[in-house]
Amino acid sequence: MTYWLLKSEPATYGIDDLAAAPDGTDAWDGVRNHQARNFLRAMRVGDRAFFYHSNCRRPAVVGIVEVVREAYPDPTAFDPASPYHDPRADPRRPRWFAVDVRLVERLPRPVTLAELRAEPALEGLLILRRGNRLSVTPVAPAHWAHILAMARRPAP
DNA sequence: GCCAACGTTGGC
DNA sequence: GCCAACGTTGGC
Repeated sequence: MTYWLLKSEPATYGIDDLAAAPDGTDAWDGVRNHQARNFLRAMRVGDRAFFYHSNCRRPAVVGIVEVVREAYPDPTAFDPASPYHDPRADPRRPRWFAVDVRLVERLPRPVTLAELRAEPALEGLLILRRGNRLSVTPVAPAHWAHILAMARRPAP
């Protein structure tokens, strides 16, 4: 079992959108970076991931999702109407993949990026690395537990 | 294969 | 809006 962190811009697709989907389940698609794609393909049913809001007023970890379907060819890559359409995508040799995730819970409170940065215990968390832009990253079990503990404490 | 130009991401 | 950090593109 591996823990992950999934990044999304709330203006495009936020935790409210996932909550509004049937069964709180939806495709995590549109990933167009090879390294992130490789992480997506390593996700297994039952793995859990933090839902992280990026590129917004208060970037923060806001919830927990569970992988309910492992990687399959990303349909948006083949859809000319999709903003994620890849003209070079070949259905016989898929390059891009999606997984399905289900919303497990919202955190008791959002844990902001500023808080994460202030925690020495989170040294090495990939999202905190300078210049990191990957939308899918693994999270060490100790980091996972630490962030959960932060979410249960009052906001600083 | 090199690398400059350009586009995107995303925090601030 | 600014800008650093990357990724991609395309000429050579």
